Formats: sequence, C-alpha cells, structure tokens
Amino acid sequence: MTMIRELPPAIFLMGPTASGKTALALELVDKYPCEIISVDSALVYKGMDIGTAKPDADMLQRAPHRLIDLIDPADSYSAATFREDALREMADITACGKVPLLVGGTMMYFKFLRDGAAQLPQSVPEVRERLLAEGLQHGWPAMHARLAGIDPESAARLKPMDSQRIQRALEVWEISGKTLSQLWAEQKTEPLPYHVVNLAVCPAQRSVLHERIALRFRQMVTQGFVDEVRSLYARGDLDVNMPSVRCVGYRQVWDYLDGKYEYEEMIERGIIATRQLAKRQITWLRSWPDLHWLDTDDSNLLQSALKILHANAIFDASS
RNA sequence: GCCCAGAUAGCUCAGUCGGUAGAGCAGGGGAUUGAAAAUCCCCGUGUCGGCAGUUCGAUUCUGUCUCUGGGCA
Repeated sequence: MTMIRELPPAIFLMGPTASGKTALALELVDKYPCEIISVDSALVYKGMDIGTAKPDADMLQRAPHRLIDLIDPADSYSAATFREDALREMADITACGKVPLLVGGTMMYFKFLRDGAAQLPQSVPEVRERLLAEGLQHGWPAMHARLAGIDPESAARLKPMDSQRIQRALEVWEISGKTLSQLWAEQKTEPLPYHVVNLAVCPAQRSVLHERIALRFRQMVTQGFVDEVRSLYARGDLDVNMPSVRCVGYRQVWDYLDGKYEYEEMIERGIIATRQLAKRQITWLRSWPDLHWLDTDDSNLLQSALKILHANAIFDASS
C-alpha cells in the first residue's frame, strides 16, 4: 500500500463506443475532484462534432475535456503525440490537487500511455503517399517482400496484406535509416508514474450494445450529421485517405455524398461500421491487465465505480 | 384466371451433367509500437419452399401445391 501511495492517482475509464463512458465521467466530475482528459482519436478534430459524439457546449461547461478540438481534419494526430500531450495534462491536473480522469475508447492511446513509446521517427507525408502509391501499383505482397529484404524480423511478423504496417515499417527505414525491429530493440521501458485504476464500462449483453449503437447513429443523423460531413466534403481539400474522413460514420456518409450508395444503405453501413469498431475495442479490453468491468445497465453505476475507486484509495476520506 | 421466372446460410446469390452444397455481406474470435474510429488474420450443416413420383440414391429430373416477382388478360 505504501508503495502505491507514493504515486499520484489516475483513473482510466475505457469502454467500447456507445457504452456510456461519458455519462459516468460527468457524474464523477460533478461530485469528486477529478478532471477529464479525452482519449479519443476522433475527438481531436475540430468541426467533427455530431458523428464523433463529442460532448456539447453545456457538457463541456460542466466538465471540461482536455485534448479535444486540437487539429484540423486535414491534419493528423498520433498515439505518440497523444502520449506526450496526456502526460503533460496529467501532471497539470495533479499539480492542481485533482485526479486525472482519462476517458475514451482509443485503446492504442491508452496502451501508449501505459507502456511507453519507442524512439521512432514521425511519419513524413510525402514518403507515406509515395509508399501508398507503390503499394497500390505493385500490390502489398510485393511491398511485404521488399520489407523482407530490409527488415526480415518485421516482415515475418506482418501479414502480406497488412498495408498500413508494411508501409510504416518501410517508412521508418526510409526516414531514419534504421529498421523498425532495431528501434524496438532499443526501446526503454517507461512505466507510467501514476497509480492507475483501470475501469471498463460495457453492457453485459452484446445485443444491448448493438441496440444502443443503432439508436445513437440514427440520432446523429437526425441531429444533422449528414450536413456536418457535407460541409467537410465541400471544402475540397479532404479525401478518404485521411484519418479524419476514415472515422466511423464519416466514411460512410462521405461515400453516400459520392453517390456510392443510397441514404438507407448509408445508415445501415454506418451502424455496421460502429458495431465492428466496438468489437475491436472489446478485444483490446479482454486482455487489459487489472481491469475492473462495470455494466452499463447497472442501476447504480456510479456507486459501483466508486466502490472500486475507494478500494484503490482514490477519493476516500484518507486520501 | 393464364403464361414466364424465382424459392439454397441471418441477407444477396452461385452451384450440384443425380452421389446431401459455397461465395460476398452480416455475425463471432484474434492481432494491434507515431493513420488506430485505422489496418490485418481466422471461423460457413443449412428440413437446398411443401408433398408425391422416377431412381440404388433427388437439393438437382418429373408432377403437383404454396409463396414471391414480372407479363398477358
């Protein structure tokens, strides 16, 4: 216990999309001395509000979120940048005598915070675009074969069709002159200097989560989601290769505006893409160490969460 | 009412020159190191619409019935 108490506390509040994370976070902020840091790769975009289920102005007034609205949809963010930003915000909140409450569903961002990051070069847009073009022209198995000649260890780890990781491994070599596996080997472990309590919110039944996802997507459409994407589309400087436009829902509406399918099909595909995202998030959570699961449908969710936090010496009278 | 085309996996369909069947999508499981709401890997038994007939054997051929499209009245 004394070892634990030497580190400042922090809360990770994770869970799949549409599981009710934000609602629980708002309740915690209302009653306890903590402050929210968003852990979400889509909330960082300015002007992408409805489709990302970004908290509205009233909610932000009540519970400020750090690390949202950071960049334009034409730009890109990264897990490593998130780590730096989040560490900075955590230190700031802790200095104010509050507990950092990290809320979101971008599991790789949580992983970067938890496990640290290797010293890898940042991507260079021109190199990335060229490798993408080469991949399209020659096919990814050919690019995978090229990687095998440069960094056999990484090639052995990657599947021949895994375009994104093959591209990244080639990119690291081109930019830095070192292979990805070499740089990984040089990585130092950097444990997070916080006493973290890991919470996950999710409905006990998958079908319940599916219902929530469908309901929420239809609500987004009612609230003007299509118009939101239309204004991004109308800018003319964005395209489907950008991370912003690849966000769940945005991509489907974008394709609808491109005339690829009808309105109803767009909605159905948007819901499907959201379900698939939730499934991948749950896969991450299943192997997350020291995780405390909470049921979205728990009639007293806040109390259940507090019980776990108190048991871990957070927000109790003695802390 | 008549003619034609269909009826096969949750959905859309392919197929079996007669030996009980397989794709895509959906769904499930997994991976995940600067794009991660991304990217990728694995998983397919279902009265082959019902009933009869021919046959060693019918989802496949024949008849009939039901249903769904389309056409003619």
